[in-house]
Amino acid sequence: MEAIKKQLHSQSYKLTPQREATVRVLLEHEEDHLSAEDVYLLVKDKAPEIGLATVYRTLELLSELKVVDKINFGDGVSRYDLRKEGAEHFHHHLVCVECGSVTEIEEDLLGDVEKIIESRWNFHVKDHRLTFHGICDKCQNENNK
Amino acid sequence: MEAIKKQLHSQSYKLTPQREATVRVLLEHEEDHLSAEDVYLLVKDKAPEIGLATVYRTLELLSELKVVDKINFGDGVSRYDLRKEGAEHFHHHLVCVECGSVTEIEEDLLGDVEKIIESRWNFHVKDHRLTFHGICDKCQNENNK
DNA sequence: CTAAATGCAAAACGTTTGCATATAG
DNA sequence: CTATATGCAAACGTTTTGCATTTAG
Repeated sequence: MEAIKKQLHSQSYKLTPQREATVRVLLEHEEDHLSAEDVYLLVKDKAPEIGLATVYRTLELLSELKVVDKINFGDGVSRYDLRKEGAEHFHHHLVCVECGSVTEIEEDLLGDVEKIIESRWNFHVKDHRLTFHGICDKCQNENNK
Repeated sequence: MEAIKKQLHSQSYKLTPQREATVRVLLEHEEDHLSAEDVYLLVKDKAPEIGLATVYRTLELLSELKVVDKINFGDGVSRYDLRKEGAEHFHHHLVCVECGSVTEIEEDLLGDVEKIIESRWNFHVKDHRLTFHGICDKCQNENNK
C-alpha cells in the first residue's frame, strides 16, 4: 500500500480518496479476479459517491504502473489482478471448464521455455500470459461419484 | 477444406455459400489473426451480400467444431485462428510490444509444464493459451541502429 | 492557485438476438 | 417440404469520452 502511494507520487499522480479506496479493495481481494464492475460495487461501500468511470480510469492507471495485470478469460469482461510485490512476471492460471473456478500459480514454470524462445526466435521476452483450460481436482472427483 | 465440409455435414450443418466463403478467407489468411470485422470485410469481396451477424455465427460454429481458435490479445477484439490440421493443442504466440507483430509457434513447448500441473495440482489439462509479450528480432535490430 | 482528477451522462465499441425471409438437404 | 441459415436492425453489456465541477499538491 505504502509502496503504491509512493509510486503514484513519484510520477506526480495525485493520491485521491477514490484511488486509495480502489487499491484497498484490490488488496482485500487479492485472491479474486474482479471485473471493473465488481471493483466498482465494492469500492462503493467505502466511498459511495465514486463513479464507474473513475474506477476504469484508476484501474487503467494501476495497469500502466504494473500494480495490477489486466486479464481476459474469454468471457467479454476484463479482470484485474494485483501483482505480487516484486513479482517479475505475471502468474499463471488454471481455469476449470466445468465450474469456472480460477486457480493461481505463483511459481514461474516457464524459465526453460523462455530460454528457448529467446535463443531460437531471438525474441526478447518481457512478460507472458499462460492459462490452462481443463478440469480441476474438485470437478474430477465429483464426476467419479 | 474438404475435411471441414465433411465435418459440417456429419453434424448435419448446412454448407452454405457464406460458410464456404468464410472458410476460404480463413484458409487464405492462415498466418494472420483476423478479427470478426476483418473476416467480414474480406468475405464481402467474395460474397457482397453477407451480413456481419452471419460471420459471427459462422466463426462461433467453427470454434465449436475446433476448426478455429478464438483468441484475445487484450485489445478489445476477439481474433480467430485456424487450427493446423490434426493439431492437438493450441499454438503459442509471440506478440511484439513495439511493432505489434504476432509470430506463431507451432511446436508445443509445454509438455513438461503440463506434467507438473497434472501431478502437482491434479488439474486435468485440456488446452492452453500461451502468449509472450516482448520485443521481436526485427525491432531489436532497429533499436540498435 | 492550477493542473490533474472526478462524476455524470452520452457515445462508442464489439457482439448478440429477434424476426421475417430464403435456402440446403 | 422443413429445419436450418440468413440479413437486417435493434438491443446488449462493457468500456470510453466530453464536459462542467471539484480537489490534491
